[in-house]
Amino acid sequence: MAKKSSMGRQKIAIAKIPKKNHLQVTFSKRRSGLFKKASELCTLCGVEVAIIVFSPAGKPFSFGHHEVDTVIDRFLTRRPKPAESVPACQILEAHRNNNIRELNFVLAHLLNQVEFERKNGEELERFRIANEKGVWWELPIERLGTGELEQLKLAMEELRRNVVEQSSMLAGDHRSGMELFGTVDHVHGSIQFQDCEDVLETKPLDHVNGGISSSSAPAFSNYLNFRRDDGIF
Amino acid sequence: MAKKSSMGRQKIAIAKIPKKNHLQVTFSKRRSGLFKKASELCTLCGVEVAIIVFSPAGKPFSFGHHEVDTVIDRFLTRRPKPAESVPACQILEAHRNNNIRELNFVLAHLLNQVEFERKNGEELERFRIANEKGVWWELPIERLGTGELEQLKLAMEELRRNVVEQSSMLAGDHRSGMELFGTVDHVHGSIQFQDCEDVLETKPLDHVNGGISSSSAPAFSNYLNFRRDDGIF
DNA sequence: GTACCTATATATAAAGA
DNA sequence: TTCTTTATATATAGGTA
Repeated sequence: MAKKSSMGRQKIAIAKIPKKNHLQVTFSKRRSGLFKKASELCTLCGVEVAIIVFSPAGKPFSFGHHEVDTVIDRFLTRRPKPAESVPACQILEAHRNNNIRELNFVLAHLLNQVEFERKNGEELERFRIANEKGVWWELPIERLGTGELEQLKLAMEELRRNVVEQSSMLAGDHRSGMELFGTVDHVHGSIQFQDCEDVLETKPLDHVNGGISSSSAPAFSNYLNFRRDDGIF
Repeated sequence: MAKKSSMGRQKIAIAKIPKKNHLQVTFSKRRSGLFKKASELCTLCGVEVAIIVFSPAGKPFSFGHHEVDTVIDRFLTRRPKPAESVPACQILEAHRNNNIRELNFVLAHLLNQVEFERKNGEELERFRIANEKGVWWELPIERLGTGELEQLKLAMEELRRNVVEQSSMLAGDHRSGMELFGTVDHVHGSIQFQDCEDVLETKPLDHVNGGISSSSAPAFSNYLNFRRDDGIF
């Protein structure tokens, strides 16, 4: 009898694939599969999904969905050519720039931090209660009340002001990317969270991943005290 | 002949499911399916994946993977009971707290922002070149050089200092959750990015998602100028 | 890296508990 | 919500180009 033309899909154990080229192929296939599933979830259920995946080689791949009612979409409505440039739900893969890679690195760790806070919640509730009288930093960020959140808000405003103001003093060849958070009232020294109309009227949101400065990226990572000993990050 | 005991899996169009209860069931199934796929990708390829999904009701669900060589893992090695509390790769679903929900909301938009920067890169490169002589904020954040990243670093340090210092002045019933970024040198007024040893020795990382203050969450969201008109967010 | 192929492993729609 | 069950749609391993 004739030999089968294909072995068909073989069952594999869920463990790290040893052969490197095989692993790379599997990564590509499953990454696209994951993003397709995410896309379907977005469409079927009308929900927001954000994903970051780092390839075995360290390249970041991301997936995101723009809801109609987001800040970004409000920006998009002001773009010169909004229609064709940003479809509602799309798969996004890019890995051109080391600074973006650094941003993803930071964000992935922020995500992990939030998730870590969550995971240990129930298990450690008893521990927390036992230390109810302990120092303030033993309590989770969730315990922050309105006043505390006000403080955090002020800190975020200051972050934004610093970045925008300091950036604007540099040579005219960069942008801060922070406009989403509002505009700065330099006269009164406070942040005005308005609709960013004045800013947007004079500039398009259009921008790219043009220049690459790979040397500065690792340094930025080190600023945040992240270790990068292996090749993953 | 006997009627089939099941219709089996039916093909459905990838479009928003109209029946609400049906949508809810599909969401739960596909969310867990998505997280399972992500988990397998983590294990098979040894890569880092982070996912945030908002349910139709607005509850956040997250998935994350802790690499051995992360900041978080460095913290974990100092925890009183590190072994059983944080397995290497796990699926995490929690939606207990509105502040965490707000954090996820912010993070999801940060992710979208980064992804947006990417998506339009190539298409808009021509536009950017045409406006090469334009104002600085027309250029993408990737164009920031080492000096600019230094400024951003300083701003992030200031953010951390503000949060930690202001939080420490409040009643002893909250924590900032910012310890990951280092410790504060109150005497010299600058941030020391050390290994956080002194801080960690006096407190465990254990913490929970205990208290819920739902009223403060929407306010925090408004601070960031995000609209929340519908029930999704 | 991506695109195709085939056979098979897996995910999941529908319905009921 | 969360679990079954069943039948079927879909994803994907192992090839090849």
